[in-house]
Amino acid sequence: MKVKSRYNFKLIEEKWQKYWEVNKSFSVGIDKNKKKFYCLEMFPYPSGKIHMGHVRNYTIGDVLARYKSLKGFNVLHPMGWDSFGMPAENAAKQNNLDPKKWTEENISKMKSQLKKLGLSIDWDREISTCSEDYYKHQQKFFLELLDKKLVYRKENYVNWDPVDETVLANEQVIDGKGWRSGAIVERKKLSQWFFNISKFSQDLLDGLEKLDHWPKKVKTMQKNWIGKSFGCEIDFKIEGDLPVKNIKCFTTRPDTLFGFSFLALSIDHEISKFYKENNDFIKFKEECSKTGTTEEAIAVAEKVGFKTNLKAINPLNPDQKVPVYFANFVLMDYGFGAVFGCPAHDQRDFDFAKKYNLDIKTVVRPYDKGDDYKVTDEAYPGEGILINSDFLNGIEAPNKSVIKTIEILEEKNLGSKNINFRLKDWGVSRQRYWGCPIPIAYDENGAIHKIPDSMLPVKLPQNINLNVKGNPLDHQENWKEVVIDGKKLVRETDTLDTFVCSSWYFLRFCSPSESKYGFKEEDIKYWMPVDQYIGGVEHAILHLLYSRFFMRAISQNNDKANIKEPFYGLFTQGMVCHETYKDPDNNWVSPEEIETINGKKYLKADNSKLVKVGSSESMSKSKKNTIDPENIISIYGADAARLFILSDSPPEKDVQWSEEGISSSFKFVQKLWNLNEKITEEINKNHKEDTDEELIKYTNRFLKRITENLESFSYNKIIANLHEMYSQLTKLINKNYKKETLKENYQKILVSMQPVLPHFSNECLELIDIKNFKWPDYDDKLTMEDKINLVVQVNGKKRALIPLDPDKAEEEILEITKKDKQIAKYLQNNQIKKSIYIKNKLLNIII
RNA sequence: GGGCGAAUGGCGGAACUGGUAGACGCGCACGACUCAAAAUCGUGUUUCGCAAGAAGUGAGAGUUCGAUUCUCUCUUCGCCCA
Repeated sequence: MKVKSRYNFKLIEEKWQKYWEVNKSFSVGIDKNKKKFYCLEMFPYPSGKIHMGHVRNYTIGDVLARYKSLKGFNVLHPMGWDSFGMPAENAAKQNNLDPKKWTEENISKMKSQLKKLGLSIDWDREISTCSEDYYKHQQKFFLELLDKKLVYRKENYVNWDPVDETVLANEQVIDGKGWRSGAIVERKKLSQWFFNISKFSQDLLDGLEKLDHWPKKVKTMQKNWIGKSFGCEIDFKIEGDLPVKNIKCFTTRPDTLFGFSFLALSIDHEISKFYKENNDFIKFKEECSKTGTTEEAIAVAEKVGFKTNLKAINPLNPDQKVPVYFANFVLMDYGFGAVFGCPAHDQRDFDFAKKYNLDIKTVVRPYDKGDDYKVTDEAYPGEGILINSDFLNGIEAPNKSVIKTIEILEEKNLGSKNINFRLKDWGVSRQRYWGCPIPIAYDENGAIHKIPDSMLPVKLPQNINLNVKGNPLDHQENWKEVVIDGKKLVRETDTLDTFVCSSWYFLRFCSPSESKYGFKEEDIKYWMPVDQYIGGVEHAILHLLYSRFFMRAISQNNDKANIKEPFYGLFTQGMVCHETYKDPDNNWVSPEEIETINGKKYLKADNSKLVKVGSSESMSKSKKNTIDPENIISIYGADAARLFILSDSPPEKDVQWSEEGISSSFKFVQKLWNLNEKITEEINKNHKEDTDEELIKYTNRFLKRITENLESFSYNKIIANLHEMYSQLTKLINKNYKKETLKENYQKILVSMQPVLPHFSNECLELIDIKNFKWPDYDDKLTMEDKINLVVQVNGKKRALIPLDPDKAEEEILEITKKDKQIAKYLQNNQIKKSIYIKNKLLNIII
């Protein structure tokens, strides 16, 4: 007996990674004879280290890319870097570095880590969004969109950190305070650039209908985000001491007009101009600016108002006149910056009415309450019947009453049906250095000038001081000056939101080296759309919606592109979790600091101290429950890591990383290697007996299962299939087969392992001298079992399993069954009332 | 508060369109090898019961010959929005 050899994953993985690199195995070009498949995973931010989330994301993508490639598709599987953004700027500030250098070093580190995973990536197409080659085209797109009037400038509120003198993103505002300075964040108005995404609201909504290969969840989230609401525009007549006759207002509940008790305006409503000099109003406005800009911050803040001397007249009841307020909870972006208050049926209005002692008039009663129902402690926003509403009484609200009220208002010329969207235009200005410069300059009058094509790209100045207040670019006097057509102008110093960079990178992968434009027409005609996009669900709304918008915006009046939806298929993978640990003093402890003795976990540093084991949570630095992929690959190898990250959970759900799990995957690779040695030994013997059918049938059944599981993203089941295959083959191998049969079938099985275990599979295939291979097809006829195990139930309970030849007649089966000992027992002294037969599966006898 | 989803052994999870619940893995137990241990291999492993058998997919109802799967009510958890 030969001594078993160890599987040397280090040598073998390195060998194949080198082979793929030298032979450019995954470099692709347009090939019109082949069907294309564009497989894309969300590109990473180059933080310097890959994490387990990347391992999972890119393994899932790689399995698909390799499978499709074996199936004969021309597979585009590229990788790049989402390399602009705040972490580089912050790191550079802290350590006095150049963000560019920092980023480039991180990219090279991460690239080598990704290569160690054995991904089938076309590295010739690598792109980085912070390179001039990339953002040059983005600046062109910006100017194109400006020409198409899809980009404009307007004043808008931002989260302002008064200490750092900087603008904060919403996620940088924690409990109303700046994440870095801790200062209370203010609302400040700044002139900023906007993409007119709201112009496409309806189209973006309609487009969702056709995205059949997107998760329903993501589509629902986008739908809610776009937030189409059906309602009514009402023109309220105004009385008072100001030259104001009407105020327009949007509402989804015109049917509650009889519960009207105040009109609330945004502090930015045009009427505010009459209060510019009013000190109380100025004070009020200042107060309002202390709440954040998010909808949530505004919703949580106490509702406050500023009373005007105006009165609004109820259009359905001209005798009723109610006060008009400015209120902090009304947004200028929504509707017309004015809402009518109906305290009884809206909690926000209710809170406001309580505070200012306004009428609370109940106009909807729940179905199970009488007409004398009264709202007391909180608003009733639910369904019901209209009451106290004159001619509207008795109508079902809101389903019938809204439409009815709109009809009446339209008849009387008091209002009109209207549709409103929650989706707001996309503010793209960022007061930061490390981003794509906006190719715009201003003259002394503030007029906008485009930077001419010949002067693009507008490059970021290098080696500048970042430790300044506000935007570093603002301090670059030399850089800011620009002369266009002999005129001295000042550059825009804001840079673009990094979401702009990721809104078209999938196009750039099609033509990574095209220098004249962001992409080439023939390239995107062939490659687009992305057939399968894979990434985290955290990008379900913004990134995906922005990309869908950008695709539409670029395609508008553009003979080079005519695509609406960039992503044909979308898959959102779950997170990677790990147990959490705390020492006796309640400090987080990382898995590396722990050793396990007799199933109990102790601190390595002091192994008398027991560690508290907490719930499994998504890996994060703050909880110290991260595992370093590079470390894992060097101990267990890439194939074992890929195997484990796929094995324990379906890809769309969270997976729990564990030491036991990865080590069992590692052992399994070794077992497969031992099996491989046995089989290659057998292949070299010359058997004569003809007992091949069993092996052929097994192989076909196996291939059917694994193919189906690959097609349906059930990658965890593929791993189960591989385990089953191992134990089946271990048993089958002891029989005699023709040399050719064994080789042919084993080879098919090896190829089927390519997507998950590319290094191992390639090595084994090479050892039996197989060079060209494609995905093995299976023959459906050969997947049938010879005998079926008929389930026999009596009154719906399983009582016996009877092995039978398939396709027997029902009567015959019933006769056989009656004679079965187990069944006969139950049939004694009983009349068979009826029986139900499911072909080749089940017989249910009712007595 | 609204929307969406989930709940299956000690654990992660399987079960195709309503048809053998618990595939596969982890863990655990026993056995083999060994002076011993580790590694490896083999066997077993939903619960109760010696067994025959019974119960069993978050709880309760319903439809059905038959429900993890479909319908309703409830509970808990997760995610998103507020």
